[in-house]
Amino acid sequence: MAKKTLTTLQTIAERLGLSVSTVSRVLNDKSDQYRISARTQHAVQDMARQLDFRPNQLARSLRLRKTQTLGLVIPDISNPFFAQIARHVEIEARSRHYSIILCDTQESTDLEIESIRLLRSREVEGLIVVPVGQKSDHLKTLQAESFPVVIVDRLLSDLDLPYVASDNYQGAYDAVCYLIDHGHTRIACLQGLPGTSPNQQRVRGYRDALGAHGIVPDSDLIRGDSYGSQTGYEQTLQLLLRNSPVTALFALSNLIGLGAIRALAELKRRIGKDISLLCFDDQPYLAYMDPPITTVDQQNTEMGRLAVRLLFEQLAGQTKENKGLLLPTQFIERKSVNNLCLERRDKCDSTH
Amino acid sequence: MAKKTLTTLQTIAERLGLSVSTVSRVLNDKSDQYRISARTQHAVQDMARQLDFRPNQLARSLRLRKTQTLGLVIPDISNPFFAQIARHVEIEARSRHYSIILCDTQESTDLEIESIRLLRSREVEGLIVVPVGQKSDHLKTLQAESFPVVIVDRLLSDLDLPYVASDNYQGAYDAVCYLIDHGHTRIACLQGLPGTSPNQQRVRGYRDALGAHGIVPDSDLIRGDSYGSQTGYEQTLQLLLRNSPVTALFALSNLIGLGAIRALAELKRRIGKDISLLCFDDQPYLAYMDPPITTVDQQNTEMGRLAVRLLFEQLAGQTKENKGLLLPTQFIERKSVNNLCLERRDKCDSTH
DNA sequence: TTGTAAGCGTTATCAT
DNA sequence: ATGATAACGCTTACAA
Repeated sequence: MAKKTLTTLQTIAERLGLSVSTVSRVLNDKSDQYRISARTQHAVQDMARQLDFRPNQLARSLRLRKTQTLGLVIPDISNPFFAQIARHVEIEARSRHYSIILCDTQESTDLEIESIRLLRSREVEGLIVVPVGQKSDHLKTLQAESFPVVIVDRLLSDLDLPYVASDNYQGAYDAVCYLIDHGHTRIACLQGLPGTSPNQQRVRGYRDALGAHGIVPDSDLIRGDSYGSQTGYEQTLQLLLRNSPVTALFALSNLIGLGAIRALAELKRRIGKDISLLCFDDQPYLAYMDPPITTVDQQNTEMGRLAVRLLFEQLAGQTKENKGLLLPTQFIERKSVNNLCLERRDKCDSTH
Repeated sequence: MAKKTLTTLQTIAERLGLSVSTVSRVLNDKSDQYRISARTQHAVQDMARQLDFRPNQLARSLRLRKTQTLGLVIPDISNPFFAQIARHVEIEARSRHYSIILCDTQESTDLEIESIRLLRSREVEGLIVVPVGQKSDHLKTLQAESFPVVIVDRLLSDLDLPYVASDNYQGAYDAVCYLIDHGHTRIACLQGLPGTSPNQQRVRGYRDALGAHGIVPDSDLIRGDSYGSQTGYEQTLQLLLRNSPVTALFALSNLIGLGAIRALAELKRRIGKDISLLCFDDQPYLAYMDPPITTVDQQNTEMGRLAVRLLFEQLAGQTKENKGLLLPTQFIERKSVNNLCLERRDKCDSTH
């Protein structure tokens, strides 16, 4: 049988014939401030160690009105992209002696609302939210109450909260320019969830890059409606089975890219030869495919870290105008994009 | 400026000229039990809604000695395998109105110890731990104090705590039998972290399967020392560059498999043709590779779910003898293993 | 049908 | 150099 009796300040105080205040002070390194005798100090320290005393953070938080806890709200923690963000949120928070309560909203706005309520009920000092991205009233409430919060990845247009996200527009723009520079003009855009900001920005980058090179975007080439792999698979299949003359696919998420890869394999199209592929979102396995896939990498480590920093700026009471951080993406050139200019150098050098 | 004044039971009580107890009772659905008038009930409910009252869980937990919180301790939340477990731990816990405090121990035993201490300081009611897997004294302490805990994935031999893990032995055994049935006898085993139980069990399964077929395990073919992709890459390279006559690789984690795939691509060995590959641990991308990789899938969704259930059994005071759950793995046959038995008649291209 | 008061474990404000 | 006491917000005997 284990000891059922919790060790508290009381316990120590009684055993030593001291008051709880004294014990509390010693254990909070206030001995000097209160000029507590060396003997008492040691006695308390020893007893605390001996009883393996752990201060009750609940009581502490209640009294101090400070929980040293942040809420992390994520649509799907099993998605590696979010998992990486979560990891660095946790690490950065821990380095500041804060803990993370995790809520997986399963891409449901209702769960997101419930989660935020729950977290506030638990008196988290701030929230880091990757919103599902469709409704925003509950987030507006946070804004109105100026509750500390940072939005990550999925921005909402009618919101004015601090955020961290990738520069999705520029990342897509550059990627498409790269494709065009390699002689591609018929580029399909396999998109994610249309209502969400990353998708919108990426599609806009895609369109603008085409436009800047005098190519009229063909809306039939913008296809798909979710970030999952199924979409990538189906859309690629449809596109190629009807003999659409596309030479390149631009997949707006790594899962979509995965679906495309599967479809291409089934159709026996060799990536980087018969057809080109470029994915938004890098993941370790993409470097190990045959051929390695060219991607637009997002700095998710940095996103997690910065989200916490932005949150702490708010906690520190920095009233500075609402900061939004757009992190540059990194273009990673590998072997999945064919250079059509080298193959048929009759038409290509004019475009730049 | 937002209202700084927290809404509490007090607030409601004062506004209504009632006592906090009455308000508390109404809000906790004890109206009937205490025969509180319908008028009071509605008044309280309305006011609570109007003020958007959220009960302070800190105070509640302190009073009730019940936090409705579990601690989740994971070596690396960005590892998809663990992320999936985490997801289903969260979902299952939430369905029981419990929250999760997440700690990423970064594969460090020190951080694991610190995390557990922290979580207990926060009065979590139970712990779900995927241990780093090397030291176990701190876990023994939990056992000694019979603190509710469930160990996941990485078991420790000198521990007698409830656990959930895959049947790594059987999974590996079956996989190697499959390879042997397909005519392979020189099978390399690319192992993970030697000290950890999943690795030990898998290696044992590998050895026993060979033995059962009269093949003497060549210890030179058991190589590697970590679950990461770097190991898989290096060991595969070494093995093949010295012209070891292996016909198949058995990678003991998906990351190791990834490294092997990269090495094979560099060496221009065609998987499923020139050499065979089989991975422990399925991940979505493995189905989409060319060729799709044959794997041993683990039920990580189920692991997360069951871990929570086992924990709740303990919370409910079920003293039944310490339950350990070994989940069967699932063999997923794809295209990465060559059938040497069929090929033997017309071999023309096997230059190694 | 409702109110009073004690207490959960801690820290801060007075005292002494 | 140390102790008593109140308070954080809540629940629950015990009263009324």
